[in-house]
Amino acid sequence: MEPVFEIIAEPNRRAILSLLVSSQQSVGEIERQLRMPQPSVSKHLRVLREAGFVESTVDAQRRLYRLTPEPLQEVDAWLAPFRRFWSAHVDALERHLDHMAQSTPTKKQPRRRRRGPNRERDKGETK
Amino acid sequence: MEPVFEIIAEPNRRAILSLLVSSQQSVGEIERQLRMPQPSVSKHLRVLREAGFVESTVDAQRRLYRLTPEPLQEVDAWLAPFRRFWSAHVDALERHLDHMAQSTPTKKQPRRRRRGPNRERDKGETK
DNA sequence: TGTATATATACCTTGACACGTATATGCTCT
DNA sequence: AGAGCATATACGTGTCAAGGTATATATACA
Repeated sequence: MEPVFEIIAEPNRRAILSLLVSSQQSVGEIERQLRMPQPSVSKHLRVLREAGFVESTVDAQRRLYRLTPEPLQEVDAWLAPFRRFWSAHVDALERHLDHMAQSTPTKKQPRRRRRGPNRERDKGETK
Repeated sequence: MEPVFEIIAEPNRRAILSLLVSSQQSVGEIERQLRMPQPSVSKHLRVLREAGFVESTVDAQRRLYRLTPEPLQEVDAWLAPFRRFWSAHVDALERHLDHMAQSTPTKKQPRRRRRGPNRERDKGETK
């Protein structure tokens, strides 16, 4: 189950990671804060550890787990192209809104469509 | 299967999203570029559409799919605290390396541990 | 109208994984 | 050594989703 994205698909694991972002925690602390059975915590931690999301150190009977940057940075890297996309998208939206504002404010505004009457978006789906 | 993270856990879906970041594509184009059976493409697109990752418009027999920003922005938002974490982490690492460099270069350097001899990290696991 | 093209959906099967429960391992302290 | 705490692992179970194959729907074009 290696791949990074599948690992953070699990809500409990994301919760654990979010917990660790503030500081390292023992298994018991995680168990209590997330109100999750101990074997479950241990198992998720194992997955996270083997995938490099966390490291552990031994403190007597406890194990302290803490974050490791790499895997989440990988996710961040994957996201980069999309960030560029949606910043461009916001710009376009802003221009659009500006345009709306200066034509007929507070009215539904039929807004002529591209290429011929009633095509494209008009019969669009998106669900 | 709603949740955003589970949706991008699927490699083929990530591939589709990455394809769409450059421009909108028809199902057939995606099918060919990713060399993936058509029903598979359609099914993944359906999931992506219902989760708001993409929109579609009808162009005769084709459907053109294009990206929508929101859901991936949500992922990006979740990542934010971790970004803060690992930038701090890099700083610490840099300081550490600086320190190493000016003490005993090219030697293993026992590096006194916190709290008593041979504890903590010395018996550490991380696998 | 019929045929080809483009896309969506239905159905089935299989595998993975999250969960619970029980138990093992390891450490501490008396 | 024994009891108790902290954590890990083993095993059985149910669920769910991805893939494959077949088929339905819709549009273009002759």
